[in-house]
Amino acid sequence: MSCVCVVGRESLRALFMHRWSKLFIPTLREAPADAEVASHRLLVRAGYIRQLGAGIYNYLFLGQRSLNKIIAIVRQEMDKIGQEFYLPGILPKEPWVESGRWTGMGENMFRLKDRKGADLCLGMTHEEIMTSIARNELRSYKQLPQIWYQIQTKFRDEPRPKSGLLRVRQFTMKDSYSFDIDAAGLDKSFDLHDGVYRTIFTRCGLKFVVVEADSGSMGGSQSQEFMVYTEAGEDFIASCPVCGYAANLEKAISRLEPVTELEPTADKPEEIYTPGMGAIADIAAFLKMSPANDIKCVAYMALFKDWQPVAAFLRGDHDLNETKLLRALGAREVRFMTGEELALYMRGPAGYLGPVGLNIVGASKWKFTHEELLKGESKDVNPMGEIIAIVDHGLEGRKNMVCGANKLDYHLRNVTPGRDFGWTLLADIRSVNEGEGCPKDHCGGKLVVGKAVEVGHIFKLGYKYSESMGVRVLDVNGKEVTPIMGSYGIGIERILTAAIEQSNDANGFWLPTSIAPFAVVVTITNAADAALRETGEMLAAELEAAGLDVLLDDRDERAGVKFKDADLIGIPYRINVGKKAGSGQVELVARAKAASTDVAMGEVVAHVKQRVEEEQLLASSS
RNA sequence: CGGGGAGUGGCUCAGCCUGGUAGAGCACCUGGUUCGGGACCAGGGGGUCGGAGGUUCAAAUCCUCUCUCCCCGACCA
Repeated sequence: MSCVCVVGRESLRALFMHRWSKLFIPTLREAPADAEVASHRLLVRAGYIRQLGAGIYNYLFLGQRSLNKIIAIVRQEMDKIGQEFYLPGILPKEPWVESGRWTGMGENMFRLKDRKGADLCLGMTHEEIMTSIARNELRSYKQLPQIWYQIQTKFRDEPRPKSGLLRVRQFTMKDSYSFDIDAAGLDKSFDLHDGVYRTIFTRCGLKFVVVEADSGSMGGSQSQEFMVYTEAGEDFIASCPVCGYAANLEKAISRLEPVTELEPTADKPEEIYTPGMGAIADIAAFLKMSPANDIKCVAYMALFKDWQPVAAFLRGDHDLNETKLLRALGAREVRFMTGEELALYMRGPAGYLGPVGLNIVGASKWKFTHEELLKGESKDVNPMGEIIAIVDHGLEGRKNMVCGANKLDYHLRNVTPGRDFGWTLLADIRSVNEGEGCPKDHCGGKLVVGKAVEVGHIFKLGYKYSESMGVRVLDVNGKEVTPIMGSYGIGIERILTAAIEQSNDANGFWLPTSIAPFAVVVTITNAADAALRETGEMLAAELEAAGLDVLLDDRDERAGVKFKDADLIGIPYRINVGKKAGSGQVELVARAKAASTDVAMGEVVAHVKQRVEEEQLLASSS
């Protein structure tokens, strides 16, 4: 019944074989009670990982094997555009002080002291270190461009680790850094990464989208995230099904429908008595108007060098986006005003806040102060109790609106922005909503919003680090110039997690062959049957010889147990060696489709190889 | 850091309110019967009940403090 000749059999026997009976693959019938997201439950059940602490995980045999495959793909693709380094995970304080991030990183950085009392930290990213290498070594434009990358462990003391491997305190990251002589060079390095990232995620079998993202607090001119849609994600993506526009909600914009303005009752603001109607829904119902006719006011304190009062104004039916607010202000941090601060700066209680009559910082004064604040030179923007008023674009050109009167139980109507109140800053500070118009000209599509997890991020850093840390090279004219930088990251574990999130069911998950710990599991349905075992061994050896990673399930378990385990642990193909083996047939099961086909034993290797090839073809064409 | 929940054999949980010799299912070991979708029978091993202190004749159970983990929020280069 064997199809292999004696000589072939002996040489196949010499091959190393992964026999399940000898391996440590601790599958669980039940998931730990504290695992909520699918990937977390399944990674634990499948024996890939075990939790050691909050956001700290042990990777066991299968988990590490899969991560190694992901790393191999990342390395293979990155080597096409960059050079692999390996920087330390434990870092001295000095470079961080130079860049200003020793304090800037705050609590998120793990810090420790050595025996001499010197400050050290665990690396959470490596801009500073790569930049210090550049500063010490790069001298001429002839050495540029450079792309340096590494695949390395990162440490971040997250305020709240969560969702299994999705947000952890120690993880593996591929981070790369580019150094170019000018912006055009940076564009090229950025595009190279964009291309390579697409290839990497495609090879890993991810259904990803590329979105515009917030470019960070400084100098970033362009920033892209690579996202995988999943309910377990922490980011929201707005996208247009018509033209393909896609952006992180922290960045997304939309086209607003015109609003029907209220009829004025006078040519100036007029107080109305609105007892107990602090909520916008109440006042809209009371005046029989749309919330879009209301001006929402959110009062913040923003941290520059000191805390400064900020009042943000936007349409009553819009939500404020704090990331956008932070960016528009150039502030380090924002928080809501306390009751006392409301009384001091707004002179009104929450629910009845409005822009009319506030002591607002003038736009010209702000511009000057803004620069100063960024440098940390100015201490006080409002000696007179002035407030920074930031108005959303959605209020531009609007008329006869309703807003709080800064007085308990009173609102104002006939309020027209520009006529009845001014502002310090006009900016985009709202989150777009599903159903709003696509911002692209002539598109006309309606935006949809979905949850996603970020697997990669590329962005143009500009001169932030090269400038602050003093990287200088000579250009063609012998003049000292500062190289421009880019920085690019991929979360290795997140690739695995995202792949599981996108392909799982009640019984387990399935990975693409490219990142699965094994391509195929050969299940000997009855290990007590010597003939079956022999057939399974030989078949597994043939598959292995054909270049496939094979797991041979030779355990002395009932068939049902083996099938359940095989379905659980993410291996894309299974070959059942069982009842039909006597007539030269085995079953080939594709986990993704849960579909089984009978194949002649002599053809099964070719079949599996063909399936794997089709899978890769499919991935690269999508 | 604010709010909520949970810590009892490896896993899932019961017991706690009303103090009185620590339990079940799964997993594990031995023997037997089974053998294509998480088998069955019999026997067996394994738990300072997160930790410390207190109340009591007696604490998994009541009280105080503390540690850890999970969820929501804040936060998230």
